[in-house]
Amino acid sequence: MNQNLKKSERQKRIEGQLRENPFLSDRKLAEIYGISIQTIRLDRLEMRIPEMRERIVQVAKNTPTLDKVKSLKKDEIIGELIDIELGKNGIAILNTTKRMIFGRTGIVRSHYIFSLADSLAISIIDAKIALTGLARLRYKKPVYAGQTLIAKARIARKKNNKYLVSVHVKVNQEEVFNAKLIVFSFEDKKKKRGIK
Amino acid sequence: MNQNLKKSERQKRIEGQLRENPFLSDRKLAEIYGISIQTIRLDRLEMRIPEMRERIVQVAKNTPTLDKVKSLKKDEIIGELIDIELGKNGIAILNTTKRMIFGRTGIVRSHYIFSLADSLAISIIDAKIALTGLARLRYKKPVYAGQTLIAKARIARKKNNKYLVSVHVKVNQEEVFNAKLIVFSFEDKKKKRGIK
DNA sequence: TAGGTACTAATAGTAGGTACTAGTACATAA
DNA sequence: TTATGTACTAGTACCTACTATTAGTACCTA
Repeated sequence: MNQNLKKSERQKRIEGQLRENPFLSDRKLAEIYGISIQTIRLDRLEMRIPEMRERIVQVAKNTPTLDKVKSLKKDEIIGELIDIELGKNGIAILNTTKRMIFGRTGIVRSHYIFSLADSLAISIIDAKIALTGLARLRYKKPVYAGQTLIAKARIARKKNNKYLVSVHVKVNQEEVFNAKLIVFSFEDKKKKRGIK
Repeated sequence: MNQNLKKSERQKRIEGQLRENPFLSDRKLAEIYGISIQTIRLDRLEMRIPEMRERIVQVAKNTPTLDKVKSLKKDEIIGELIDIELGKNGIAILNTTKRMIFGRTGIVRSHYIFSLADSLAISIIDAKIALTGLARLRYKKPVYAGQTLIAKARIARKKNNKYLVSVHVKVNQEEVFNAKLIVFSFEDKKKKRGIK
């Protein structure tokens, strides 16, 4: 199938193939390239690629369980609530990571910061359901991956089921973001579909 | 360590233990329970639990590769860009899922909608780097998991490196969200750290 | 005492290797 | 021409973690 390749070329292909599909045994690779199993093994030896079983173990080991994925996602997007006084105020922390950045800039994407602020704002509303209706966001300084965001939210005004929540996000005492949000609360009785 | 257990009790524990840690071999289990390897094998046979290597393969196989995770995340949070005219306008689609909702309400969390809008707004800026500075968001109707969001963004005004982008998000022709964003572009030369 | 359950022991065979030795074909340098 | 090196093949001994099977013991119960 792939015979008559140069050694270097073959090794490149094997490496790529195993990266894509770590389940290929030496025997199958030998069949694919029309060479002996021994040659495949020498190739792996040269490239320091471990045996199939070891490769599979490695894949399995850095498999996050579903639970882990979920909690990670939650943490990543929403941050960690560290203090709440329902109906008054709350504090949340988000450790930013490389996964949240733009291409090569190192700057955290704006919606992660909003997610933190919005989630916190909703968390401090003392009602079964709270929905954001209006928001005014101000990004004051870029945030770089690795920096820890501290968000503080406060209910500034309340009128019936309408809350004005202000959120300030800081990195090392310095404000990088603030927002004013109008949030509406519902008690889950009428199942209103419209907000306005 | 765990000797003198009843068979049924032991089997329950083994089952749980292997669910938690599929990497345990029969020999290790035998050591843990102070019984013979053969007994462990009979236990597995009874419970139809496959051998260690097979268990590891199963874990590895439903491991999403990093690429898959990334694209999933991208799709989930940012949506799919379906049309762009750089410097002018763009359209993106996001299929909402149960993962994006509040507790039991079925209503999509607001930051997913903002993420779609914000990402799209930044995508249509014709510059290496674009950062959101200010945003005004209006959530007009709640979005329910399963609904498909269609976002349209347009550059309304431009002054130097400052863009005013308006985004409208619709579900079935009906507007559920709109936003006005002030986005700043940078050409990656000066590496400005402040936006304002 | 026979039968069943729970457990142990041992053997043959398997996949997918490691580690090692030996040998061939071919090219290149002294 | 000979020597050396490379690329490759072949084969053995050994390993782990099993499967499948047979055989046997201890103990309880009807």
